[in-house]
Amino acid sequence: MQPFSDKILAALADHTGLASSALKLESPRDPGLGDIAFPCFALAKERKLPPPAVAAELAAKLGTSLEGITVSATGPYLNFRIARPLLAREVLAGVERAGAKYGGSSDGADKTIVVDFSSPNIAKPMHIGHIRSTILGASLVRIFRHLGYRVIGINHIGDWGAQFGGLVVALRRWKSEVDLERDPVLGLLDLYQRSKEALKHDEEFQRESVAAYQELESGREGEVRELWRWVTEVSLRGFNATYERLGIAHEFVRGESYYEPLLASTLERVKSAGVTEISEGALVVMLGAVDKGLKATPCLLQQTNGTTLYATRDLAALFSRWEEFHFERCLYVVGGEQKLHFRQLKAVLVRMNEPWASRVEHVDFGMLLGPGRVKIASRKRGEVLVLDDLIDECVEEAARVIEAKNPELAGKAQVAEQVGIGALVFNDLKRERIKDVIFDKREFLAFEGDTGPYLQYTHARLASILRKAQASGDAALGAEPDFAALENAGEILLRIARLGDVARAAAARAEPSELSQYALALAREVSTWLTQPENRVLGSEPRAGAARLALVRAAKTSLGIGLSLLGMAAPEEM
RNA sequence: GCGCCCGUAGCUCAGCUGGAUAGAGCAGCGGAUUUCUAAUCCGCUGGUCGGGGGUUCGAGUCCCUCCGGGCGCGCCA
Repeated sequence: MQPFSDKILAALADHTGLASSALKLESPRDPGLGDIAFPCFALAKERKLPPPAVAAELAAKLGTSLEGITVSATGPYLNFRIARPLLAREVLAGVERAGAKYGGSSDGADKTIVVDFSSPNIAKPMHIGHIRSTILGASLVRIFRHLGYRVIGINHIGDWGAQFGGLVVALRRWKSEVDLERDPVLGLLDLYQRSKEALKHDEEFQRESVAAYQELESGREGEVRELWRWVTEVSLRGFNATYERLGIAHEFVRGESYYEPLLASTLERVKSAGVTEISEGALVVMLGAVDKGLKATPCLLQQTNGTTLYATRDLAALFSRWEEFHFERCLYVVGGEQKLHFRQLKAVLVRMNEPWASRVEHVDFGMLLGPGRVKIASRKRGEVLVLDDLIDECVEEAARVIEAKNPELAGKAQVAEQVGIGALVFNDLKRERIKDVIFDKREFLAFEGDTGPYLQYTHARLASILRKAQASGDAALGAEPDFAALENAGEILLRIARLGDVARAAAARAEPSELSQYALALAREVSTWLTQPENRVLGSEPRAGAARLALVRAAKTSLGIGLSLLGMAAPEEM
């Protein structure tokens, strides 16, 4: 797209006398009108002429000066149509050249993006409440990496807090009563829930729990520290198994405990910036001066009893991350419920005159709700929807579908894994992240229409054509492509040409759904094209076949990249 | 009460940071199969873009206001 729009902008600038940066191109509503459009409204106003007249005049002036691009005036619009052979040659060569890097860039050279995502709590299995942050974050990591950024994914696990006192006591008392061998995380969940119950009624349990947490906080080695470490390790092992299935890896796992030693210096840093005050016995930063909406909600850094708070830890993490990475952007993939918290954090940075305050972003997302818009997290024990179970269910459904549709398929188990997970992942990424998601198994398990499996299926069909061409030694393989055969593939070519722009937009807005929608549109266009008998690739006239084969290859590459950026597998067969 | 978010077809959503007749998927109905994989494709049915003002040559998109739903609001994370 770029080379064509640049050429057009240059020509327009030439004929209007305006800077090309002042001119805006867009895509026509109806693709039949052209590939690129220039609305003449602004120019017409300036010249005090009717827009259609300006368009007609420009069309006449430009005439045939743009090689391979025809210009026409339709009402107030100037429409440009790129000759299909030229479009095909340029676009397909571009994909060929870049391969898996197609649509990427070097935008991010020497720039670091920190992505804080997933962040489950230890001693509990990951449940579906963690799915959104995990999947969104993982996709963002891939998108930024594709654009050449150095990306640091951080898993800010919840591994600290008073609740661990209770867990330690529960371990002491009831360790033998639960099965910590077979599935330690589920065993720990059981103990964790028993400890919460005991904390309500059992006074001795309470005392012991407080003592255990104090012991943990003291940093001394010993039984408590040992147990905490074991819990952390076991939990992480469980998380990692899930991450591995989803193809996710963090650069760093740094829980709250990691920042524990930095709390004192963090408080010092904020205090010495002169922005703190004591309010109702607590140490706070007033924020009304930098953000009117925060007049009534100061940021609390230290409780009356001297202990620190959530915001203190996140500030410690932010300072540490800034010193270590000097990030271009630091993204927090955290639910929208915490908007106030992140707004406060940024406001504190602004009050401290930290010049990098604007680089900190809360990448918020809508809630995952149960049927009837009930909060999932509020579900009672026994109803916890463990993420692994949900993944299993999706994979099993995928296996059933494969059994029904393609029982001869080699490597069925692996494909079922890819497709089941693909459905799950795509369901979370297909709409704007801010939208709430209603948990509905029919949605997760749907494999038709606008779904992950649809994208994967289209990819597999393209792969199949390439495979068959190779296997049969089709005459198209060695032929010189005749791009005139791609006259009716304009939409696909234009779509392929836009991948880079879409990836950029997705990164800028931290919005993977841009790519989801792109992939859906591409798959739909490709499927339609493939269905038409006149576009048959194999066994057709060799030069036409060669052109179509090149299109199939480029479409497969582009769709494959789209899937990969979303964090989905692109099966060759399914 | 204050702050923020959402409201487009029966359902779930797109609508390219104001532009040419508002688009998909699901559901419903009707078609296409000696298939380069029917997990597909084609057609039909379905919309006062929550209501009302305003800005503009032009508003689903920007501003104001009202309505409906949600999230959050000092010693939890």
